[in-house]
Amino acid sequence: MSEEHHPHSGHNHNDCIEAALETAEQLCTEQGQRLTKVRRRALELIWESHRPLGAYQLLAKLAEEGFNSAPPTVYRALDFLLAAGLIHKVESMNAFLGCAHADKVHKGYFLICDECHNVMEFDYQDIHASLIARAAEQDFELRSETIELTGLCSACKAAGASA
Amino acid sequence: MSEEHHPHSGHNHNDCIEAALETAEQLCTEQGQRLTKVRRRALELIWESHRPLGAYQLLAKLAEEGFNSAPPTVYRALDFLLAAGLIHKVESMNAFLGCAHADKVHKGYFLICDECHNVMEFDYQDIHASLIARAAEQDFELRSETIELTGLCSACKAAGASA
DNA sequence: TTTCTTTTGTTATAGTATAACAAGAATTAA
DNA sequence: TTAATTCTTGTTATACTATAACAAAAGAAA
Ligand SMILES: [Zn+2]
Ligand SMILES: [Zn+2]
Ligand SMILES: [Zn+2]
Ligand SMILES: [Zn+2]
Repeated sequence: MSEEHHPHSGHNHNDCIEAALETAEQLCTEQGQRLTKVRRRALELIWESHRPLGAYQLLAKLAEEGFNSAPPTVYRALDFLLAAGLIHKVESMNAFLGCAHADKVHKGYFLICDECHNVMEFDYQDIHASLIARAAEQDFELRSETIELTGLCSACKAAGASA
Repeated sequence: MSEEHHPHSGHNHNDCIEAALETAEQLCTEQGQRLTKVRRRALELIWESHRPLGAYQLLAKLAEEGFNSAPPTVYRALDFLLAAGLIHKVESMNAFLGCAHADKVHKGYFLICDECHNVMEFDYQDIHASLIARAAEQDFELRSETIELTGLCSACKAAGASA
């Protein structure tokens, strides 16, 4: 599948999807959560794009496959997947992205390309630590972090330079 | 750059508003931009709340005062104020906040209280530098940063503890 | 089986944002 | 000053994002 331009170009994305789904099954089993058909398929569809997927884009894909096509269906699935840590929401895009590290507790930090709209998740403990420390200086107890950086990815920079 | 937006700092907020409006006038004049009636009043209304204001909340306030009450009116004003750096958008709240440092080029980093919904802007050069460096490691050219941290503010932590 | 809980179906509505084109106001050029 | 230009606002319509509320069905537990 996917020959399209994406940040981890060169890898076999099917492996990503398979691994993610397997992790999801495991985590849900461990936590006594049910990865139902629609939840599982939603996760799979989100993973099939490296780009974050909007709720209604996802809804359309699910509808094509015969799932119920009312908004609550997809938002419920998304809520479940978010709560389980299997996906992240990119706030600045109102879109959702599979998480490749669902088995580790972490915050989603993102690099978003303005040009190709691909999103890369990154995880830097030093920045996380700095943020906690800075918040603590204000006597602020940190709970969640939305870290979304936009700009030009490597590939788009190269493409722009040669254009 | 950190106390101005704080809900419980006991300052005279009218001074904030006045200062912000004066800065806005100056910046617009310098840059040959027009701070029209509706733009100016929108900025003032945003400043009159410590909490970020939603577009439609703002629209309602403007409508009360006889301004045109169709959505484009408020979104145009917001677009102008954003472009001029006079306000920030808090992505995770779909809401807008006056910037107390519009005269300095900077990114808006926010501490958002889950309890009282007040927002504090903070600015830490070291975190900014780290983010640029980390992005550069991925050959990613950083353009914008959305940094929104949620949790419990000092006052709400205290209130919760004593409750 | 019966009961309880979780999940899904369904309809309606709330909330956020932009497109497209017309009209008006301000600036500039002639 | 008038005409041309540019910027701003008015107006209508629509697209996009998300949730409320209640009914029905499915799954787990008793
Ligand atoms: Zn992740
Ligand atoms: Zn790119
Ligand atoms: Zn600011
Ligand atoms: Zn608070």
